[in-house]
Amino acid sequence: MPTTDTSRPRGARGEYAKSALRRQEILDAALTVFAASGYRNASVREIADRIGITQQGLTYHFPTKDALLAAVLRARGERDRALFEADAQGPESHLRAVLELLERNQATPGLVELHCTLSAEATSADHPAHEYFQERYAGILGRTRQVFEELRAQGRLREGADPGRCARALVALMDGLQVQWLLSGKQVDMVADVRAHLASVTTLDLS
Amino acid sequence: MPTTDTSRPRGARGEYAKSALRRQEILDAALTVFAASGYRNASVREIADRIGITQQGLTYHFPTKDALLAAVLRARGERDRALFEADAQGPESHLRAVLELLERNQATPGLVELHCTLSAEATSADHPAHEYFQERYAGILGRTRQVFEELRAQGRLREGADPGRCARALVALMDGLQVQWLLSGKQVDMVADVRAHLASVTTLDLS
DNA sequence: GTCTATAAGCGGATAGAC
DNA sequence: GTCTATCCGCTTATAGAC
Repeated sequence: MPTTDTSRPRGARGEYAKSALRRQEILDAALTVFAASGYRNASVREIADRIGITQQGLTYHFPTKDALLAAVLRARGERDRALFEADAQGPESHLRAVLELLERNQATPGLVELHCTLSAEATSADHPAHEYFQERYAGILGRTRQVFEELRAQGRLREGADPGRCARALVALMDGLQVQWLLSGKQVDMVADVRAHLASVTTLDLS
Repeated sequence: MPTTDTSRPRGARGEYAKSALRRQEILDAALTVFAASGYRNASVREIADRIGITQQGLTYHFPTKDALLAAVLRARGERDRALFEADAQGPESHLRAVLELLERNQATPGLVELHCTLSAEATSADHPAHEYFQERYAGILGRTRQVFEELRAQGRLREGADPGRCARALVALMDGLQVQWLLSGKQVDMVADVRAHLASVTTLDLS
């Protein structure tokens, strides 16, 4: 569902003035609220209140709650994709980008909470973002696996390490640390822990 | 909140006949529903329907929804504690118990979903189980850290590995793999992945 | 673009009958 | 023990005024 284009307002000549700003305001507020409460527990009204319009006013920009979620996820996806496409020059720079992403996440708790809450929620087959997360994880795991395969080809993977396993472990470690980070009041240094893990699996120096 | 005793029915002479059975039925149903939908999205009605009574009938046994959640979490805690207290004879047997727990989890998706959904949900400070999960994680991380410290004292921890980091990584890996396991339609062998991870951090043979 | 009004439904909790 | 009846609040979504 989050793949559909869900925008509503369209200027007569294709240009939209205040609408684009409003939409961005809404997306920011939605991110915050979805992150704090999850999708199902969040209410459109709460999001609308946050920017000073009514629930029905918001409906003009995003006709349904699902459409709003889809837009939020699409925005996040684009942001993250930009980071990784920029440094696609090899396995080492990819892993550096991962650490960079983690660093950035540590500065934006809202995004981490969003991912944490939604990915767990979307585990249910009937969740509106279920397919989205299935595909997202399959994609990430596939690309990460390839990174470790390239590393192995370069002889930079430690003896006995399996690329597929390494990929799953890296992704799992990041997800799991986020829960600890959130529950501990941000007392965990996720970047340092992941860096240490990568050092135990590869011969790279990712300082 | 989940620490409070929340039982309601009490026989005149301290004995409860059908009540105990009913309560167990309710707890089983609640586990299933909380696991599938999370706490906030789950409805007491749905749980009651599942065993053929009304929401108001259920209320007799557990006066509030919170009380029901508390009872579900308490039951899970007791189950798990029993497993670990049985083999408290040292760090190696503790890690074996961890793998055993994982194996058992792989056979009961409901429990995994419950943990996954609730721990993410309880990340919010206003969640009824927030403190419960904070304390639970602090406890588990502390005990796991001690296991790795004992291992280091025995010279069975690999060079440069830090006990605290190892503890966080092990717990995170398990949590993160559970998400992948659920999203992938149970295609991931969590036990094998965790075993491989432990092999890369310790010199133990945990086959 | 945003509002008011309102439909139609589900949420948990309580009172009291049986 | 379990039910019926009922309250009240909150939810999403639609229709139509401005």
